Parts: sequence; structure tokens; C-alpha cells
Amino acid sequence: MQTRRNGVRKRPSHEERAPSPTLEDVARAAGVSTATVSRCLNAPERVVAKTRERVLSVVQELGYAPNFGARALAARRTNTIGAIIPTMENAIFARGLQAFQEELAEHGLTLLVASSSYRPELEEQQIRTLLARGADALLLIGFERSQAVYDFLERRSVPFIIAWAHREGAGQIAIGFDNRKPMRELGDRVFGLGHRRLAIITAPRTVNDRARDRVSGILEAARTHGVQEREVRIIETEYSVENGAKAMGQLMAMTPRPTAVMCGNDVLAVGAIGMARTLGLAIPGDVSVTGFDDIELARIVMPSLTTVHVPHREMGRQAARRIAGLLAGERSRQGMELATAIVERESLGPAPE
Amino acid sequence: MQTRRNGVRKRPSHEERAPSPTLEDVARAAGVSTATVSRCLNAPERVVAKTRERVLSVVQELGYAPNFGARALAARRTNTIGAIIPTMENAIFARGLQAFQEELAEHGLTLLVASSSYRPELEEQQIRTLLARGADALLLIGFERSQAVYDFLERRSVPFIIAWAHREGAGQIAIGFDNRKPMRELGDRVFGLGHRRLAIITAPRTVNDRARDRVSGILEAARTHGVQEREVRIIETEYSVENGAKAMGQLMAMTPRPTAVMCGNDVLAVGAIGMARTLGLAIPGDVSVTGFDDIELARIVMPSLTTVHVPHREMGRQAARRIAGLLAGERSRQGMELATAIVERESLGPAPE
DNA sequence: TTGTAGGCGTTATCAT
DNA sequence: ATGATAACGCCTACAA
Repeated sequence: MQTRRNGVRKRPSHEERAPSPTLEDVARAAGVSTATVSRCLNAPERVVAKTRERVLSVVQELGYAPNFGARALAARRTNTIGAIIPTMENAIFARGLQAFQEELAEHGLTLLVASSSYRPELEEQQIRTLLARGADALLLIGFERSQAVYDFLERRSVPFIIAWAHREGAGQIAIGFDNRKPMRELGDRVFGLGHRRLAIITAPRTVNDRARDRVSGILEAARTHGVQEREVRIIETEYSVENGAKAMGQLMAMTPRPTAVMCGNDVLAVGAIGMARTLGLAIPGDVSVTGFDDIELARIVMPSLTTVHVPHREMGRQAARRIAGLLAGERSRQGMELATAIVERESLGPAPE
Repeated sequence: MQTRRNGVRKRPSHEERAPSPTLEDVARAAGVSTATVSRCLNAPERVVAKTRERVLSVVQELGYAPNFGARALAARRTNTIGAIIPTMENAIFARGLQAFQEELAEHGLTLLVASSSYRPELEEQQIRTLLARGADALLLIGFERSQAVYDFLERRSVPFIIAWAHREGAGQIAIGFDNRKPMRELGDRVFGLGHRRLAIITAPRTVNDRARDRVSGILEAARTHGVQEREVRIIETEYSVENGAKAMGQLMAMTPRPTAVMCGNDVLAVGAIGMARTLGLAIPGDVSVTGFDDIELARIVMPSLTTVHVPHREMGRQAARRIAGLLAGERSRQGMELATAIVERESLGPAPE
């Protein structure tokens, strides 16, 4: 098959349609071989200064950029890290990922993001997609996924780390925080303030280990303070302001009403606060509300939200460092636990009466 | 050079390390040629049902996924659309992009996102990167970029469309809304409520045509109502809650204070509202505040925010349709203007006194 | 309907 | 220090 690359190639006249220039175009224009051009780009020190300058100026002039796919194919490395997050709509992930990406860049790595919408099957497919696109390593959120997926990653020897969660002795490298502990502590404070009728608004726990851990922390606190698990009303709903409001509506229709509502994240909590206002209930006078994450909104909302601060940016940064290390041949399986902190603001107060 | 692909390849024994399977692996296991496997994947109707089933089951079994780079290289098409947005941290883009991506998926297209942090040089580089990664078309935000960039896209015949802005007679396909008109209208209402001392908090206008248009709409309204441009205090600062608060702080320190503060987007406005509260100023009793975008927060914040509603999701959807059309060979250069609407909430009221 | 083989743009090995 | 050239994994025109 004869292609336009063979024989004399018709160079377009000035300012005409031009397909992306290739290594060969650069090589020809610079009067060297493609190998030399490639070296100028990937190992500049291995080519003498004079040639290099000439080549690079041609590169500049032609606006040459290496074809990514071809490069990946030949080099079997892309310097690209794939990340699969549950959703881009929650600022929490956006922020952590931003830091992750910034730090990756420091190490010459590029980020490729996909979102799974909290759907395990989708995550599995995204893993395949990212690998097909050449991801050298993956960032995954939380531990919750089928053993089959872990086996798959293992068999393919895909380097990966887990973020947004941390448990001692987990088999994987996890850079994150304990989701249970701070909620247990926050729960202690809530009960300490005299609350007895507690409700929880959480994300569905079956596919979300962070949500599960947070709730279990609260229930642990409840037990400690002599409140039975079945006395605690739990509503599961997907993370969104609207859903938080709706759930709060249900809770506030109960008699007797809960005097404290602990939410699985700030987004739900903000919705809950909004609904309380709509219903004419005072916070924390009539009912207390707490969150988790400490997003910007937590300070803005009125009353401001008592919540658990999570060092998202730091986590992203550390995760990136760790991945870079992995790619550089580091063997340790050690994860990292980041500290969370309870932030007391206005939305939590003593139980009414 | 002898590689492991030549001659007999050692298949790993069960459950051992396994590199990603290739077309050839599938072909061998199914007892057909690679061409047939390829066809099963790309043009199923061109292979007889029986063979196809066998092949596909092997594909399943091996967990085969085509190598993206190789495919792009050979097919010279990736079905991937690149999008460059200013930032992922603003929910506004996240939301529009989500819809964009959903609609792309309907057309069998995949989204690749990059963010430019509002930096033109970075945008230019991202364009190159996305093209190097094989993007078949691009989504760009706003009109503001150097002629050189437009020339580059033109020469390479890269299909692209512009979103988040629309102007009649622009040379490019733009799916968006008029940024000036609604601000002019909102300005009319503000002045109509008796405000005379107006201030504006906006994003830097030099690199952001949307910001520029919004401000110019306001100033137009000012002129109409007999207020000179130089009487209007304008603060430029990057979009963030914190910056909105800071700017509001400066404005409220002036004597006499502005009685209305129009913000370039909701994020700034929310910051401004927060600061007013901190300063003990009543909204809209002491000072009115308006925004732009109508993000979720606009309803949540207290007092709720009077703003301009923008149909972000619809815009994303339409942009995706248009791009799919372009790739299918549609020739029209026609853009699309989407309607915005002013949403009156609590933060705008009559001028004090 | 299916197989053969060349080429997509790079990298990397081996000569020179 | 530089140049030839064989892969990399896939698609597709052409042949069978």
C-alpha cells in the first residue's frame, strides 16, 4: 500500500491546510534522522548541542507535538495517572484532585480523570478504559469494590493506591483518613450536649465504605451513651443539597422530632439547614445539625456548620507523591493516615428543654 | 530484534502475572485472524454470527480492551472530544460539562477535560496536548484567545466550538448566551429601585470576555440612568468566595458606601453576602447584592441571591449535539443562543433612605 | 465471509 | 554522536 508518506511528500504551501507534523517532518526539515529528533526530545544530553538547537528550533517552528498514542505504544509508558472519582459535582473531590494533579505535575505526570457516579460496575469499566488509554497507575477512592477487581489489578500488576479512606492493616496502600473515629467523637459531643433523639442522613452505605464507617462511628457513640441503635432514625439518600433538604423534611415531620441530625457530609447538612429554615425551625435552638468534610459552604451557610475538617488538598498531594514513588520503583506498601479535626461552629448546640 | 511476540509465546499459567491481552491473543484463542476480531468489535455485521459469538466470548473471557493509542494510530480517529475549561473548582463548569459528557456518550463519544486556570498560554498548551492525545474536536470556553490560536486551529482543520458565550456574527460556532444583555437588564432593575451608588465585583476582564461583557452591560444601564461610568467602583478579583468577601470588605469601608453591589458571578456574590453579615450590615436593608449563574448556592445562601439564571446543562447538551454533528460532516457554521433569565430573590431591594 | 499484510508515529536496540 | 530499523497494537484495503 502506497501512502503519502512514501516517496516525495507534497508540502503544503504557506498557510494552507496542514496535518499535524510528525517526527519525520521535523527530521527532514532539520536534516537529521528521526532517531535524533526523538533523542533531542527525550534525552537531550545524548545529542550534541549544535544539532540539538537546530532540531529544537525546527520543532518550535513547525509546532510539533509528539503523538501521544504512538509514543505510548513504543515506549510502553505514558506518564499518565488515571483517577476514578465518584463524582465531579462534589467540590470535595474537585479540590483534592486539583492538589493531586498539581503535585503530579511536579513529577512530570499527567492526570486523567473519570467518574463512576458511585456505581461499582461503572468503576470497573472505567478502570479498563483508563488502562486502555495507557494509565501507568491508578488512584481509586475508598476500599469498596469486588474482589474480582482487586484480583484483576493484581494480575495485571497495575500500581494503584486508594485515597479518601484509611484503615490499619488494609492490604492496599491507602492515603486517607479514618472515617469512623471523628464521627464517633462528634457523636460523643452531640450526646454530651444532652441530645437523645438522634437522626442520621447518610449516603447509601452498601456501595460506600466511607459512608458506612461514618455511620458506624455515630452508632458507637450512641451505644456508649446508652442510646439503642434502633432508636436512631437513619435515612439513606444520595449526596445532594436537595436530598438533604428532603430527608430533613421527613425527619422534622416525626413526633417527637429528633433534636439532632448528623449528616454524612456537608452537602447534605446544608440541605438540611435550608429545610429547617423553610420550616421555621431554629438551629440549634430547635434542632442541631452536623456535617462532614468542611467544605467552603460550611462557613458560609447560616448558621455556620459544625463539621469534621478533612485535609483534602494535603491528601491529594500525598497521594501524588506516593504514586510518583511507586512508579519510581519504591516497594513499600505503607499507607498514610491524615488527621481530621472537629470544627465547632454554630449549628450544634445543647438539646432543647 | 527478537521479541516475545515472535515465535511461540509463553502463556502465563493460570492466575499468574498477565500483561494486557492484545488483539492477537484473542485471535489465537478464538482461532481466527486479527482482522476478524477487529471486525467483530468495529463492524459486527460484517462477520457471521457464529464466529462473532465465539470471538466475543473470548474477548469477554480474556477481559480484552483495545489499546487506545494503537487504535487511534491506525484508525486516525479517537471518538474523543477535548474540552478546556478555566477551572474545575467552579460548580458552573462542572455542571455544564457533566451534561456535555452525558450527551457525548449518547453519540458514542468520550470526553477528555483539561483546565487552563484562566491562563491563555496554558490554554494554548492544553490545546496541543489534547490534539496530541488524539482529540477529534474541541470545546473551548468563550471567545477570548489570540488570533494565532484561531489560525492554528484553522490550519490544522480542527473542528471546535465555543461555549458559555454567544455573539451574533462571531466567526466561530458558539453555543451560549449573551453575557451583556441580562446584566444590562438586571442593572436597569437595580437603578429602577433607586440605587445610585453602585459597585461591581468582577473577574479580571482582560482575559475573560464573559466578565467583560457582563460589566459592560451594567455600565450601559448606568449610563441610561444618568450615572457616570467613573462613579461606579469596580473591583477586579479572581472568582472565589474569599475574594468576594475581601472585595466587599473594601467596598463597605468606603464613605459613602455603595448601596448596591453587582457581582460578576454567584461565587463572588456569596462571599460578599458573607462579609456583609460579618460587618453587621443588613441585606438588602443596608446594601443590595446580585450575582450571575444561579448556582445551587444562590438559593441556599441567606438572604437568597437575586441573580441571572443560565441554562448550563442545556448548554452542555446542545454543545455536545453540535459537535457530534460536526464530526458527522455537518457543514453549518450556525451557533445557538440560549435564553437567560433574571431570578429575583431576597438580596436585591430598594435603595436605603 | 475471512485472511494477509502494510502502515499509523514513536521509541529503542544495534550498528556505524 | 548519529543513523537504520524492528517492534508497539490496531485497522483496513485488498486478495482469496
